[in-house]
Amino acid sequence: MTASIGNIAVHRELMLGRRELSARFRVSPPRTLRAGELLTGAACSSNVIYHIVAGWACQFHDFPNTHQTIAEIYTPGDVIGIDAVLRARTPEKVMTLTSVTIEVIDAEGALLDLMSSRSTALYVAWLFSRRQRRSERRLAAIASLDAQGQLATMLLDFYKRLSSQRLITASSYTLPLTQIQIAAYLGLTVAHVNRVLRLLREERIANFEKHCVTILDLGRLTRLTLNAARENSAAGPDQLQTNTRAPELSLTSSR
Amino acid sequence: MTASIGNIAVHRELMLGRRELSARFRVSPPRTLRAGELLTGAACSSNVIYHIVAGWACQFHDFPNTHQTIAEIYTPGDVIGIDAVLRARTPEKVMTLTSVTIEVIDAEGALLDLMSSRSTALYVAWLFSRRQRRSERRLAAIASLDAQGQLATMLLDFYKRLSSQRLITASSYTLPLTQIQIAAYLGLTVAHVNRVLRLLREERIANFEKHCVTILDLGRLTRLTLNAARENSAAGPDQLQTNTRAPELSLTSSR
DNA sequence: CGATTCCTTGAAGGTTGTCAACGTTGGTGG
DNA sequence: CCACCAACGTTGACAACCTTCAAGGAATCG
Repeated sequence: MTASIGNIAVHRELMLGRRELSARFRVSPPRTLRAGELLTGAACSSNVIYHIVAGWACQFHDFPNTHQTIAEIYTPGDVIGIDAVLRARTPEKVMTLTSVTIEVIDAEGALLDLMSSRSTALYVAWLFSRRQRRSERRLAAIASLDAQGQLATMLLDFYKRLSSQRLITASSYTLPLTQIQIAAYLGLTVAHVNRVLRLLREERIANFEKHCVTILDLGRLTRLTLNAARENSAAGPDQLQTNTRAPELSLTSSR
Repeated sequence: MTASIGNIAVHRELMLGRRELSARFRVSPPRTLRAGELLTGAACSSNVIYHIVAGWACQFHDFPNTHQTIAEIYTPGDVIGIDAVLRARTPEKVMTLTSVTIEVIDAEGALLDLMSSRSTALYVAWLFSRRQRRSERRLAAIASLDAQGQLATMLLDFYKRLSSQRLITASSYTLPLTQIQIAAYLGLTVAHVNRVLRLLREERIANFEKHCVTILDLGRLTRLTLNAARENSAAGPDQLQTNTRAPELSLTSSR
């Protein structure tokens, strides 16, 4: 995803920062973990920053009365734990979903150190920003789509992430989640996830079997998400800016 | 209880960064906007960073087929737009909900500049991190609670945010949202928001009338959220979240 | 005072959760 | 190789929750 950052200077500085951080990660040799291990447990200091070279991991929450919730899913290329030092209360729990190869920065004042270089600091900000964007997209999806739309969004999201890392070329990939985990990620029940997956299969839109996702009809899958085409660019009523008084937010009736 | 930030050095640097950013904001005189104005429109450059001194604002999304969605709600003390430069595609739309007083940093390379100071960079990272934490909490709530729980979470969230800014002392505050906007924020319909609000009122848990929220039973309200007590501890009266708050680092508290 | 916009409420129907049962898979030890 | 076990997947019936649709009341602003 070549970001067309508005500003050339910013873009150059970002590239620089990425290289610097990358170098920091390569100081120590990479580690390997098996599936189902905890990242936080291994090196308990909360100052550790991880970079996933290969494999998947997920961050989860335990709430007293609710079932477990998966807060985020990490794929190769992701950086985990930049904000660990800044999080007051809850050191988030991160678990590997597959066997994983990670690079680690494990210094006492790691983050403070990184912030000393302007380009690295900027790159770290960009990482934060990207993560934030993901959360927002997921929030919008979960709030305004039905189960089918959410599944579609998830399948498409991972497809794009893996593609942008050059990890897949065809329209199928390995998704190392159980249906239980998918349910915990989307806030649905296993039973319903199962139903909707069957629907997507019957409709020849996408298939998920034995941890293998195959996208059968990219167009229709996309149409189920919030990316639905804005091809109707014709001079249609833009719906915004119509009122002179209270321009935006004519929020009549939601969903 | 552990005050928060694990590291003393980090904490000191954060305080410093907060002061530095605060100073940057005070270079230009504050502006005032009326309710219903767009922030992004006013000063169209995407390099603008805002600091809300007084008033509320919200960030919203327009999706082709869906109705509008409110992505985030900003209260006094919040910083808006640090990531604007880093967002490739979509400059988010932000609208004031009340009349608002804001401080502005409007420089060409504003963010690049901020990142040059280690302490400011760290404070910016903390701001990112705090925003991320909010998104995650909201995600967890929206994914695993019913409408009543979501409403409770929202009411409680604003209550805590305003309290931590010393903007309220009693158990009531002004919430400048219409039920339509609440629905857009939570991903529900107006009709249902209305029903659930009535329920909360009838149950003497909380009241929302004419933009005024009154919390009638903090214990039961909390019990509806994900903070549900793990009552197995000692005999304390439920009094959740009493003073365990991390030291606040908001911009306003140093004036 | 009219005209919006917002709030409120009911009835009907769709979507999702709950519960319970059974099928499938993969690993382990005899 | 087989028996067994545990975790995961699959399915149906039913109930709870939420949306949709529709209509009327209340508040606000020119």
